[in-house]
Amino acid sequence: MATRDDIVAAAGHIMSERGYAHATTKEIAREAGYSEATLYKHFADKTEIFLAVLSERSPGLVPTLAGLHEHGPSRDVRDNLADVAAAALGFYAENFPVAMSLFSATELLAAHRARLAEIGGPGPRFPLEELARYVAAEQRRGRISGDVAADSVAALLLGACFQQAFLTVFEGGTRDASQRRHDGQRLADTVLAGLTPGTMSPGRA
Amino acid sequence: MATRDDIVAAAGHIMSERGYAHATTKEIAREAGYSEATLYKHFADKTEIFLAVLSERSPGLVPTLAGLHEHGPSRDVRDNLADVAAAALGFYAENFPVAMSLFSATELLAAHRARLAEIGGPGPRFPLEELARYVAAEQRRGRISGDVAADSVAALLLGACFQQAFLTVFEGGTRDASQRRHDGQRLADTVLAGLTPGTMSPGRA
DNA sequence: TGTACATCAGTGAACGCGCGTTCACTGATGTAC
DNA sequence: TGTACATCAGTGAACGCGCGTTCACTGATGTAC
Repeated sequence: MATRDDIVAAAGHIMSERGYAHATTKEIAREAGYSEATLYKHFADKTEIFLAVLSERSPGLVPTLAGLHEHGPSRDVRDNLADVAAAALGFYAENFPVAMSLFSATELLAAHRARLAEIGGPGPRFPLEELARYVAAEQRRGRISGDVAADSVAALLLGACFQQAFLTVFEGGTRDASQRRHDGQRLADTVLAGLTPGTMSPGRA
Repeated sequence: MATRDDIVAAAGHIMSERGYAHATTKEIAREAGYSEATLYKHFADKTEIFLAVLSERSPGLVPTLAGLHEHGPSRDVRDNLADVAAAALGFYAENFPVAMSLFSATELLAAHRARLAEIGGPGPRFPLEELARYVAAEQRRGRISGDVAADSVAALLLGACFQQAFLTVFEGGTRDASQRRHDGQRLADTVLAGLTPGTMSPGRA
């Protein structure tokens, strides 16, 4: 059923490039190379197309996060965090316009939440939870101070990537993979550095 | 010219509550209590209404950030960062749906960028820059380690607030002021704590 | 104070357009005997 | 192998509707003499 995939790809492309408001049935059909009527052979209505775009996007952070648990212990913490940050910068920037289409109308948000609840699937908290799990594991290994809340560390690092991606899209710029790697490294270093002067974490040391 | 303000308030309210797609001229006029034609006595077109909503929102973080430079030195760094984080959590959550309407159509983003460039006004980087300025000042005062990039610290803290606000809106929840204060405190503490075990920041101490 | 006119905020009704959706259809491919 | 029928992906043209916008207008208030 390549037609269905063509439609989803076309819709995703238009939403990314020109925004949800331009992703009309006419434009989607035209970009996919079919008639508008064909859309309705494969989807009940336009919202279904949008939900398909949302759930059939690139695998995103999932492989990177999985790799963290698998190969993380044999690599530097610093490198691991920088990898995640770089991947998150790419993933968030790529998906920002489509994801934000959720806020175009409350029904879309509600429909997407209902779909997530129904079929499971990783929601926007998934990367945060997985990264927090990795940080906690490193705390148990003694490679990260135990004085700190693992979920907050994840929230800081991924939150910074999220906002950074927003700014990139907002300003109409682009960042290539090596720039993202560099940006991710800076954020990872700062989150690892600690800020109070002299000896840190009074609980240990 | 209270009518104009009524229109902007009505449009902002609808966009926040039901999304940009529901903010039609008919609905805005109805909520404001005027005829549709009245909208066009005060605005050239619908985009102008949207731009007015965007630029005439609540003062946001500006007072909090100003207070940071003014009263920051006489208060704990920890308290200052927690204050900023709490304010940012509130501000971002309040404005998320309206701000994300920018991505509904590329023209809206372009129009908003043009307006920002034309009249100045604080863009989305403003809080990041101001917080980074404060962090750098504390580094000069010796209350924050100088080993760390001030702009990264700001990016981590405000980025976490930004993403946290997104999650709140996405999940349809709400957080009151005391919850936000608590959440902000946790993030501030983590950003201040440092993560490597034992003695940190090898450059000093 | 009264009269004539100008100004101005706001309106009801209509406009053309493009939206999402449905209809009756075509033509190619598969299946039965 | 040939014939008759069923299936199915895809279509052109039309639909009703609600959008953003404009029009000619009304009625209250201000100003001049």
